[in-house]
Amino acid sequence: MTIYDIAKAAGVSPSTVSRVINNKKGINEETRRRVQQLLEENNYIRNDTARGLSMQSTKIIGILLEDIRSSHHTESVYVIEQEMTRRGYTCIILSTGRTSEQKRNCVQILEQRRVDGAIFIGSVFETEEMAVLLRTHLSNIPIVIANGYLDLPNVYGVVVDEEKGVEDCVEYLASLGYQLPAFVKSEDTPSGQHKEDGFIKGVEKLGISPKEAIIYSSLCEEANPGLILERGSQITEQLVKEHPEVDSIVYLVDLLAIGGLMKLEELGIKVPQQIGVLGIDNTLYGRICKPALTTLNNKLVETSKNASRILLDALEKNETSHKFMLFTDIVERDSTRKKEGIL
Amino acid sequence: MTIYDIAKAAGVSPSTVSRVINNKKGINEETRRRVQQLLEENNYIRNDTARGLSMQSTKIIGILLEDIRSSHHTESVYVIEQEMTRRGYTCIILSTGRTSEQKRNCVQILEQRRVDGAIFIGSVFETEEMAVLLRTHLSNIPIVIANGYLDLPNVYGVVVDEEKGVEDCVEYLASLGYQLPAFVKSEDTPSGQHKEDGFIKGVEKLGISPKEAIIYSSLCEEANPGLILERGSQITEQLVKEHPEVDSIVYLVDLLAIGGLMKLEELGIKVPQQIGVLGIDNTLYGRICKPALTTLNNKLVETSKNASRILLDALEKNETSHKFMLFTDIVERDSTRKKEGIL
DNA sequence: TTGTAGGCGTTATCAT
DNA sequence: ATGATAACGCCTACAA
Repeated sequence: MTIYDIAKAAGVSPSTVSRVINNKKGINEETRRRVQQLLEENNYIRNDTARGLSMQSTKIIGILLEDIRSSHHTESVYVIEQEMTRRGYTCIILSTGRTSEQKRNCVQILEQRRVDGAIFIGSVFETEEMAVLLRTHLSNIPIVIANGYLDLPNVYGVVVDEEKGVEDCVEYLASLGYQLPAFVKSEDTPSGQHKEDGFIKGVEKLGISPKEAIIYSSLCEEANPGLILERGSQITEQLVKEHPEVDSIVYLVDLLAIGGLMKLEELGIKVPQQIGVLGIDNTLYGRICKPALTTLNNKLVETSKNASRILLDALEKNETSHKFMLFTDIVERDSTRKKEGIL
Repeated sequence: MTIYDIAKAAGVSPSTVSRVINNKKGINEETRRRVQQLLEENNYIRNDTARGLSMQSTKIIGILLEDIRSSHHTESVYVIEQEMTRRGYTCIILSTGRTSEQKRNCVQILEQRRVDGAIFIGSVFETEEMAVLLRTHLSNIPIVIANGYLDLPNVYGVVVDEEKGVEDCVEYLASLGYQLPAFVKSEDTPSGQHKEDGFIKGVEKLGISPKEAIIYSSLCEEANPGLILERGSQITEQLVKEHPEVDSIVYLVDLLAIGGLMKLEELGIKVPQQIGVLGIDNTLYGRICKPALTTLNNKLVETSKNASRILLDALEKNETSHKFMLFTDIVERDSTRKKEGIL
């Protein structure tokens, strides 16, 4: 069922049908009604592929992220998809995976599909390598990075001040009497680096020099949630064995922290009395575990909401700033609260 | 950069370029090499929109589910997307929302995009209304329902025997000495109904008649995880108040159960000693909460894996059965274990 | 107000 | 082995 078929049935030309479909003005009410009727009777469905080809605009936008299973990313994808769909765009969501090659492949898919715009979720896209890739391969469509920024004319960024956020965390811990915090990081990403920097700034205020700062790295082959949990346990065991003097731990993400909580309980170490524990990302996991996890809310969902709004503005040629910044909160729960005494 | 541009530069016709791109045989090695070279030099990217129009096949598949934030669905989407992408298809993932109207809209998007096939995740798509919709609107492409089935020529289904699964749960509880289980359900879905049926079958074996069975319903406006958690708490409070004699509760999904756990702790009711708690879906949440949640693994990820395999077979015209069934396991954790005595 | 014709970038058929 | 041409379904000047 094409506009040709409808045109024939209605005794008009295809262009007239097209006009009716797209609510153009300057059409006889009578013919419009007749065509409308035929369209419904035959339940005509327009062909977005043909339309995209003709209009040089697919109304598709690409969403790239390393792994949709990361719980903080899932909700981001959700809000973006909802907003875009509401505005008549269709989303292609791709879990790229870790390697640059995988990311390049996904970018190529976006190119082939001729997406009108894209959102990249995660600071992992804030790299020089990605900048080069974008300059050569996606320089003609608007792109928004959620939690990252690249200085290119067609790229927009919403960043979160995570460095300050983690610095605040350390300060918060200190205010509760925790004097010797450790930091557990994971894969090297710009976001992770900012957090580590914040941690170092924080402990410096406690009189701990950067080189004395206790920082462990828990690498994880895959963004599989169950795996991250286990890695959190493992690294925590190692940490408390090698540094029994540590009185608090800040983990790069909630799940690592929760893995830590489990190990600490297993070892008979009381949280928050003996060790305070703090996660990052404010995922639901942190509400569920016991003790409930104090966590840094780095506003990832809000970041994504903004990203979609910015992309829509750019697509519709509205003026927009290229860079936005959001700030974090600490969500206080039971895994830190030394002052309160008994849990 | 189109095949015309390349053709001109290479001094050949567009068809020749097309042939090179698609690795057709019967081309002079010399020209192939020359064209290949030009393609790379100009980093030509093929236009899948044009290709789709010409080939009458978009290589796009649609994935519909009510809400991607449901954690058991997230992983399903992930595995499907990975498999499809690997096979050269691109996925459009749509969180439809609850209402039929929303679902119809999403189906329309799939139609407009001329997807080659679709996967519907969730038993909510196993309804008469959906069958009618599919017969009229998507009768010409293969569709697979994950955790559901409709008897239409182009529809395939992978179902899980959840009725038997929940029946097993009750039997399992009984084997631990729990004699009076309650069931907490939620929105009415086919899957929910099967589970309820299983529960009733189960308690009948304990000498409880269907009308005596204690069943509560916890409605939730939205599939928002945080909200589900709260609803679990609320309904549990009501349940234990009205039925203090209940010694175990089976919840429709893990998060409801965990909300229940929280409330029970608040009320000073010991799990598993006073009340045994059992979830469904085997999500990561159940590993994290305390006590860790015993849960029915209903194989949703495996179901989705199968769904994508079946869809690929159907797309490539391989013979496939229309209906598959998987069976559940019980994942035993600390929220039931009366026998062991002390936790 | 409506129709004609060309173009969007491919693929496929039929010649050559 | 290669080229010309039509077709895919739609949109949009431009013409009438």
